[in-house]
Amino acid sequence: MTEKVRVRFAPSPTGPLHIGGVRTALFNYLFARKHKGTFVLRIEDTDQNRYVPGTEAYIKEALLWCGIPYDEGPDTPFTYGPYRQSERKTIYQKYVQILLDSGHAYYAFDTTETLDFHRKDHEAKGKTFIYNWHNRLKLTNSLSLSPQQVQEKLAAKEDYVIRFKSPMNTTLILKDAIRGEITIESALLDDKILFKSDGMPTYHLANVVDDHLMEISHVIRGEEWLPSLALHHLLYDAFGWKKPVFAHLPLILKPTGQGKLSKRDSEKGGFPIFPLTWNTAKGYREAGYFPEAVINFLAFLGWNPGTEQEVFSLADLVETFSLERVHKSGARFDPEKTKWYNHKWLQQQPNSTLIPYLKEKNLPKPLSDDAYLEQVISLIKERANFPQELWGLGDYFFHPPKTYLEKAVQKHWKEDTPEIIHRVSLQLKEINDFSSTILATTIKSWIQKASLSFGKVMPPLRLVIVGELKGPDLFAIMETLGKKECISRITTALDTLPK
RNA sequence: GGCCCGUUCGUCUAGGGGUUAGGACGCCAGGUUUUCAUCCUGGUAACAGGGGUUCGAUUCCCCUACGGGCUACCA
Repeated sequence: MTEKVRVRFAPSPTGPLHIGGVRTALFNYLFARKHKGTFVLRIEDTDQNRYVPGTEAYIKEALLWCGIPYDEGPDTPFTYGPYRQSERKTIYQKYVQILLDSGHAYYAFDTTETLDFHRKDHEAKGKTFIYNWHNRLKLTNSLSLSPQQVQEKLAAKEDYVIRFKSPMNTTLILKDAIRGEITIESALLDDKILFKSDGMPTYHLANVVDDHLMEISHVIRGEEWLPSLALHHLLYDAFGWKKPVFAHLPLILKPTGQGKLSKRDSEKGGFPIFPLTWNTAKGYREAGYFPEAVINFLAFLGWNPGTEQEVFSLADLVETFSLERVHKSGARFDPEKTKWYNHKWLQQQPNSTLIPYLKEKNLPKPLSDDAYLEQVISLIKERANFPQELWGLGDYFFHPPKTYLEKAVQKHWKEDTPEIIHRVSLQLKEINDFSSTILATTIKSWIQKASLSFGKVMPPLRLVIVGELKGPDLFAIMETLGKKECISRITTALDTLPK
């Protein structure tokens, strides 16, 4: 690859970016970085009706959070701009005129009502209405009308669109980096609208013109665009431009496999679909996912390194990624595996970065010390999938048990237990170095000397310290809590629990 | 309906003319932790079907079935 790599991510601001879009952005980003190329963000806002305010900012913030920022785009000082299609209207007008002049495009005056009628009529007969060579002379356009009639209509400011004149009899052989060659008969193609009556180009024209002008070398986009590839090829040919390499990414499917992943699935399945929260839809960020985890599981939807490594940092991905290893078939989204990825990435976080998740509980002074919080986190971290779980996993480090788990009390708090626990507390009072190793050896040897079983001592001891039968090694908990707190908890329990 | 793309364990996938078809998630069992979780070990489970080509097809070709995408003055 001697040519400079330039790729683009081109979302339309019609709603928040969902993870399918993030994956497309990610693959573009990886490809750009891998080949020391440029990653462009282009906003495709040619549909004024569907424009949703705030989504452009959302897209930028989402890419930033994911760690895949763009090199060029709105608000960057590069020379291929503007990067919003709504700001490039005159450019498209110029290029559609070229097509008009060369006979590759024509004016069409058919009303929406007329076309709807034809479509419905064909459907009723079990046929499909296609606007192309076989009927275009029977419709109202600059091919069927005389030049004078056309001029009159234009002068009268009648609504018109500009359509591409698709060839009648060509076999097109399209190339896709992932799928190989795709063969299509041009006779089946629609005369797609290039320019709408509102003066805006459609996706097809704007996309091809911009990709050319912005010197995009590789078009990496979702599989839903594959049917448009023929048109785009024809457009490049009509302009006499060199085509970029096309790569169509497999779709991300619903967990059931029935169709494209949608917002509805996220609501039903209780998993996020947006990177960041949007209105009532909780984002991955807010749900406690790490961007590294999101990137990691997204990369593995439709791509695989061919090795058995599954945990990849962004840098690993950049190094390993290749278009050749992208799959052809769609991948179902598996919410369970995303949790596993997050668990893996949570373990990689330094304890210090997890402190805020405990600090937000407004802890009193000695308990809110960073050193203490880090100590607690180091004990409970491995049990969590999400940082929000940390509190529930270790709340007993911050306050004595408020209640004792009923079932555990019944099972382990026997008639002779208060006496035993009392004797344990006497042992504890004698220990000066309250470290888990000393605690363990002291208590264990005492249990043996007293001819007691571990089962008689350890579960009830855990119960009075923690409140239930959970948590890491009890001696480690006790060391962290400290001598005074442990003895205090035992005293309280002895007062509270059945004597 | 038409056109296009696809099809390996339940899911994500590796592999590729001769393999005990490998890994991960999930699930199940055992071990560790005298707890719960983690972790470790093991187990469960797949080449959609039918024709070719071939000494030999899961792998190559064709057909069928199934799945998906597109079929807007949306992207």
